[in-house]
Amino acid sequence: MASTGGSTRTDGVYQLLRADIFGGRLEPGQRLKFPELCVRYSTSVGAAREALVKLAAEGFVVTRPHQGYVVRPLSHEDLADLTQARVEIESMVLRLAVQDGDMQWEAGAVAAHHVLERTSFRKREDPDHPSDEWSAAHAAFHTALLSGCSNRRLLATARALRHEAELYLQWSVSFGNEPARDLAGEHRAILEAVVERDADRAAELIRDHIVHTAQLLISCASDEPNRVAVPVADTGVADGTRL
Amino acid sequence: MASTGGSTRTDGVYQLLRADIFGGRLEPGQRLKFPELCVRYSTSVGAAREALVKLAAEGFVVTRPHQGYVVRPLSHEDLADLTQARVEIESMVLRLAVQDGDMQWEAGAVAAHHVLERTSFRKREDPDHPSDEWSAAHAAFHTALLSGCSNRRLLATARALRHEAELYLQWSVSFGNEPARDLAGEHRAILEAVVERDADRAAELIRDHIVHTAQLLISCASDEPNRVAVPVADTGVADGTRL
DNA sequence: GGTCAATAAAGATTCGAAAGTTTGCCACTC
DNA sequence: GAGTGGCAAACTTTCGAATCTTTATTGACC
Repeated sequence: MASTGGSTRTDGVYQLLRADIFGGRLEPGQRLKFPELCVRYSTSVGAAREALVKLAAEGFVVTRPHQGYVVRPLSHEDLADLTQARVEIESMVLRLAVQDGDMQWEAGAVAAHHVLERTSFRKREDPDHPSDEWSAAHAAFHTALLSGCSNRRLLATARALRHEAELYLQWSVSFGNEPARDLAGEHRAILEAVVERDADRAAELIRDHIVHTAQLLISCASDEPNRVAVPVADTGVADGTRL
Repeated sequence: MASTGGSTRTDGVYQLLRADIFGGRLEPGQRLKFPELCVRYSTSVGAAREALVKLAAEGFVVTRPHQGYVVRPLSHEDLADLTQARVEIESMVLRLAVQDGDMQWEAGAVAAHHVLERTSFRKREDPDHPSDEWSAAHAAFHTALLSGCSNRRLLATARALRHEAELYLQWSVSFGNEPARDLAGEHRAILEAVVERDADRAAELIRDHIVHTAQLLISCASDEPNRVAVPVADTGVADGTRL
């Protein structure tokens, strides 16, 4: 029984699968075979299939007809594209949020930042990766920032891109080994600009924030040569140089 | 047997369903019941289901658990959001295309424009709507313009938004009854700017082009009060004021 | 040894009937 | 007459065996 999840079985499997991908329990490039999936999530082929179709449409897995599904492979090239897209779109959405957002939104951002500031960055048992709690708090903060934007299309687009970027964060080794970086300071500065309703500054700060993070990932990526290049069609999005 | 389509049955149904939605044979707001779908596309529940899951993820149909699938309802509010998103993102992508695109791309744009210019706008039997050929040529022209952008993420985003906008075009009554508008001229101007590699002007022209089209749709939309408001969750994207 | 074809195994896709959920209807009570 | 509860029909969701495609293996032939 897919214990977690929504009100249909398919939804439950979708949630679990997604969580396993984002939690790093399924590696990029890994093949997802139906017999295994059925055992792992105690479900039927049909449900697993629907979950995968949805994940494929969202870009988290890729597929070719009659060749099954694969966790989306990561690549330098894709990270570069993704980063540029986020720089442009997230800064635009944040700008709109600062313009449109009401006090409720502002309060939400302050609250999310409060939590983030007090959540410890490093995993206790594995100090190379950020802790799950920190990742969640970080995502929540950024989501809260963007959510002031009243254009649902742009908001949805920005969120989708951000989600995909979280995959790269999850799989980066030694994220945060860069001692020079003041992550907390960057977050605080963004929040300040937001509260002061300075749209231009907020947009500028988040651009830098995104670019910095991406550069960090790229710079330390060569440590781990286990990501495989899997050329794939369908979404037409991945094409694998190595991470 | 799903005669048209890809190499799997699901894909075939997906293509047909999508074509029926974009071809106006399925109305926005219309419920899609499995028994009917199975007859219409001579297929099984499973295949229809997967096709709908994919369409739902792309935003062309909406769903709530245990309440089936519905062709995405159109609304003024959504059109406004969509237009703003397209103005910002398509202009950005076109700018990048002008910067990055090679001569092959340029040639493709010229070719697509050549076809568009020579395709008649009005349907013979129903002069209120643009002809299918013109719609196809129009979409092809815009696709060709954007395709010079080397960032696959941004390109995919822009295309997805453009696709959704085509639904609104399909369902607008009297599109093109506005006599004042020189659609062909706008297209020609855009192409000129592209060929001259004037990124700023191209971006500006396409912004105007998108806004003009949207205004036209809004201004003549009240003619047809058959679009129903169906509040829906899942994609969180539609919420229906009327078109 | 290397190439190719036939065969076997593994896995993806498809189907339609069984189970579960929602919705509309009707009788009954207040 | 309005509101409530239960029943039946319609529809959605789920399942797993049957079918079909791809991939790996084996053996014959050049």
